[in-house]
Amino acid sequence: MNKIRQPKVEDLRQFPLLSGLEESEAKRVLDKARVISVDRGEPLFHQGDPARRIWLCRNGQLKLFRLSDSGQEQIIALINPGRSFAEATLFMPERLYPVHCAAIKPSELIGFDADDLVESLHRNPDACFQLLGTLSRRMHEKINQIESLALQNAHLRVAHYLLEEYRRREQPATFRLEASKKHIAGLLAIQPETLSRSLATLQREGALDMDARFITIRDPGKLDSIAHGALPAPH
Amino acid sequence: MNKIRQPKVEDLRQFPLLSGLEESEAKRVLDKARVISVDRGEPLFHQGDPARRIWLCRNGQLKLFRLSDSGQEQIIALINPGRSFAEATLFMPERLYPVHCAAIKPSELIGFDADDLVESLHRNPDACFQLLGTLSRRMHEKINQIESLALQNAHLRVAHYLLEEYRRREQPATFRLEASKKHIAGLLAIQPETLSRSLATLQREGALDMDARFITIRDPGKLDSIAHGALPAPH
DNA sequence: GCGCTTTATTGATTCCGGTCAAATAGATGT
DNA sequence: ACATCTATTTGACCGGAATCAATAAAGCGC
Repeated sequence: MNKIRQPKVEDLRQFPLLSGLEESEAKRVLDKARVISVDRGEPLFHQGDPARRIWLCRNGQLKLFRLSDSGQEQIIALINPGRSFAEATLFMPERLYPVHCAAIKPSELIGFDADDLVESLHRNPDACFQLLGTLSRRMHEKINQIESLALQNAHLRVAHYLLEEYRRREQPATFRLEASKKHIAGLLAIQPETLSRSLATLQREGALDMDARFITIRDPGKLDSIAHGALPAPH
Repeated sequence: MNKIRQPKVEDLRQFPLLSGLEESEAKRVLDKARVISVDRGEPLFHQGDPARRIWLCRNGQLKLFRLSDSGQEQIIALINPGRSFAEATLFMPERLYPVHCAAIKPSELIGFDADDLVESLHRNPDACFQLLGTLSRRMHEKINQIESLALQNAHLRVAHYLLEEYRRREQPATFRLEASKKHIAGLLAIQPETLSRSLATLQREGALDMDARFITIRDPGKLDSIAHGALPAPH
């Protein structure tokens, strides 16, 4: 964690939760907010740390993750620019971060003061509803993640993940994976070796092409049917 | 889904989210609320159904779950008396239930009208904060569930689950499992056979005793160390 | 652009936990 | 209490994915 600066008003406007604030309110919140830079690989906070700040990623990329006793890492979410995180800690009885956070790429964040935000929320019912919406959406994502971990095997999870990325971008065919394969494996709760083998199989099946971090979906229908259990005959 | 009746004001007071409402507000919400009974095994709603009601379990027991393409069921949460559910749907762009719900035992619920609740929330910032707290707590639970699925093997999950139940009750030693072993297996994302074997091992190790649905923790320390990876030597 | 660290791929092997099967014990409803 | 249906336990077996190992390919910092 490096340089520390003052964020500007423009930065706030990116933050959906606070984009509707009045001028005076915005000024107050910004006053206690700070811009913070984190080097690649460096932690922003650890699980169990007091959650004094709520974060907005301005650029770079971070991961939220848990660690097992044996050092295995499970990625809970990848954070890309424009994404805020840790809002849920505002309302926990003990305000502690429930996960670790570290930068995957050199990153720049805005850290809002937690008490400050709660005050603003008290004065802005609309912002409360915004936040309720955000948390609800995240909850839904988590349920999907649980289903995926519990009900789908490694190949299905990979196929599902690719389909979702494909659809999310709207501009089909070719796209770049949002992170290294190692991190994507961590997100899908599989080993990098398994991801590698899965992608090789999908390629062999003609569902997609791959060039380093670039994926080209050749046959979305086939990918979809694989994602729903039409597992190609094991060699 | 059977008989339909009017809930009484007392019922509302159990519901943390609305327990602070003014008399007039409470009356309005109750007016559109209904008591609904569900027989054992019967569904209350299906995944994808329009979420017109938010529920409070008054008695009985229900499960929230997802189904895989092959019919496997993953339990997302067990619902016991006093627990409300489906609040998060209020703030989703599409108000649809994200999971299935069915009664495990004959159950009685109060169904609150969704639009009605949103109105109440608009008028009661305190209730908003209540709800933000509830959703935050659930989010935390989901993160724990993800970690458990991704980072722990079957035996660790079982040991962890038992420890949590043991601690949650505060009154140590002996307690009754909150559901059938089949359902607990569904919650832990393992097969009933595996749960059976895990429990047998824990018994053999002297960590606990078991009599049908009653568990007696004999050695919490041992259970804890097993939950953290001190896997007993496989026979 | 170069050297070095990190990431990705592929093969061989192991083992956890799922599946199938069968027997027993419990529950439920009438 | 009876008959039936469901839940639980135990054994045998199999397969998917982790692990270990070795090599190749990128990506990064200077």
